[in-house]
Amino acid sequence: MEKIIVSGEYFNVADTLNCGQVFRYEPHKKGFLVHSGEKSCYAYNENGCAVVECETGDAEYFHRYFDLDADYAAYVKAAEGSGVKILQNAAAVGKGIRILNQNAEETVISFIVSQNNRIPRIRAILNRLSEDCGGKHAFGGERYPSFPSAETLAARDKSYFSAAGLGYRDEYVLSAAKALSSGAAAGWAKLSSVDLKSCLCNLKGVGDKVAACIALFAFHRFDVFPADTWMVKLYKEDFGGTEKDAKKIAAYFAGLFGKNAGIFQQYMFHYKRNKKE
DNA sequence: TACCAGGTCTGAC
DNA sequence: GTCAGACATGGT
Repeated sequence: MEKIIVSGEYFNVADTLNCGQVFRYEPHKKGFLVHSGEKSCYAYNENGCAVVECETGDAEYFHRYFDLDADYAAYVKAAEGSGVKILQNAAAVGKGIRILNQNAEETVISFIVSQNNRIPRIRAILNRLSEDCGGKHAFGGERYPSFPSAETLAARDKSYFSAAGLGYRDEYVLSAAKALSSGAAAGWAKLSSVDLKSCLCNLKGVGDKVAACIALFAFHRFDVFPADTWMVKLYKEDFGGTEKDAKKIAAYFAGLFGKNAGIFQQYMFHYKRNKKE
């Protein structure tokens, strides 16, 4: 086993996992077991530090996964200096949130499942797919389900996904799995954010919001702003906005926050969603 | 029961 | 280009 220990001031494991960017994790001892593709780690906060325990050889993967080279103090400082009250409050509360570098295929499938769905149900569906089709990998002497490859998912038929509880998204997931398994994602990492989102939107079932989530959570594009129901609500209630089209609301915030739009969105998503009315 | 969820697609205008 | 309605499912 390897152990990564960093300051916990700008790395709160629970907030990072609970802000809706990742679905396959579970409470464990002092923190959480986190599953990504065919790897797992155990992450927790203790004595002012954040600790990530992983299999020997996986430290580099999880170092990148949790974005441990980035300076999140600078993002919080930028939020504080934005002059936008709700963002300042959100960053103060959620300063320990980090944007993960997630597996691209898993993120594409996960956020197709996420559309018009609730987070607990998304988690249940993704866990079901992993247990059914994903094989197993070892961590800490135990075996855990891996996320299935696109090839594996593409070999199933639509009725399998219906039975797994995906509802009308069955054909979207199957179609995306087929596209990914035939190499659709090759070269995506080198594209501009605009072109990347455009390619993602070519997948059936991927629109502007899901494309923004994939660009942010799997390709680390901080210049995109996913405008989901919470951000539309925030736009109306806290910004007095009158625009109704979520795509235009996303463009508004992307223009307002520029290169920090994605991380600011996560601060506000976490804040708005957890705020007591 | 009716409404809603980290939305998208389709067809009508 | 804009808009309404449909779309599976399960929790409240």
